[in-house]
Amino acid sequence: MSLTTDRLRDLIETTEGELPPLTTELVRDLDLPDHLAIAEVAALTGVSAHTLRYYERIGLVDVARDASGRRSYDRDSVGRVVFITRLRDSDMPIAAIQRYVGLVKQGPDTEPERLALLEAHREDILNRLRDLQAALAVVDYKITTYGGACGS
Amino acid sequence: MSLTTDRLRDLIETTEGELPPLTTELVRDLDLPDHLAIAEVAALTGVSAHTLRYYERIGLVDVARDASGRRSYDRDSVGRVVFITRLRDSDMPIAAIQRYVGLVKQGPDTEPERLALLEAHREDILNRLRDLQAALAVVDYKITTYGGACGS
DNA sequence: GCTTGCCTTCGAGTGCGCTCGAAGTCCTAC
DNA sequence: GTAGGACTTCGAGCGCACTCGAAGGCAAGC
Repeated sequence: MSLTTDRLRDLIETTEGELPPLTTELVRDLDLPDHLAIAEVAALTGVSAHTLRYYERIGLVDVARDASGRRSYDRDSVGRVVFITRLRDSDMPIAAIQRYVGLVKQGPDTEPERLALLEAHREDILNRLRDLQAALAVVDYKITTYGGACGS
Repeated sequence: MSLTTDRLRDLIETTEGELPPLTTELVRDLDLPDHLAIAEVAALTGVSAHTLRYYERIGLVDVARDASGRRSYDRDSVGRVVFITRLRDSDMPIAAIQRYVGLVKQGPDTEPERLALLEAHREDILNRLRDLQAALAVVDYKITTYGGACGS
């Protein structure tokens, strides 16, 4: 694990300031060790160990254990964590992610429903983007016309 | 008030589906009555009466009372509410808005500080936009390549 | 052998932003 | 004059997503 941790540290440090955020695909491309300890996943993804345990507890990720009972994240689990992180970053509620993961567990018959969930969430994201852009316009206006009175 | 409410209802209904979100400036242009009751402000802004009282309680807006002790929102108060709504829509924490409002109350000397606050928030918004776009890319990828396995 | 430190489980606590309910007041319509 | 409904204040409650703390296990280094 020490070796692994060192390699991971290198990996993270050399990629520091990585502008493209981590994606499931990117994770596949990094030549990560087969199995990561929880602290390594935390370092890699920026999700705290506490939160990783929480995600497992509520059924968002399944994580294997090693001989001594410790969590051992394989590539799929890490990919799942990264995916969940993107969904959370876009404010998808935990409950919706649970629903999605539940559908995945039920097998391929649920694909249409999953797709519908994703498409609904896509709409949410687009709405959020619009809200944010409106807010940005207001803030920019405030900044440039500073000194104006109304509503300030 | 009944007249006022009716006019407001017209105003809101005829503008239904208004794509440009309400701004402080827009509020100034609508020929609103001088004073609005809380329910009218709620209808106009989409902020619940409960929340409007809460905003007043924590010091985000000052609202005058009429002869019988009821809230009477003038144009400035409405503008303030709209401004706060934009800030909240962009996830500015209540505490930061309180700080901002506090600076406004302290007078014009605090303008540089206010500006700094707004500029910091502007950065936050830009970061959020980036996060959302990254998430959108991931969700779009999922939607288009549906059937792919990893991390789903 | 003992310390160090990361790990385990479990349940409880936290912070944020509302959201609600109770009890009472006031105006309008009938 | 009385019923209805919107308003008032106040404090408490809620939902979400973590976040933490306690109590203990296990492996490596001195």
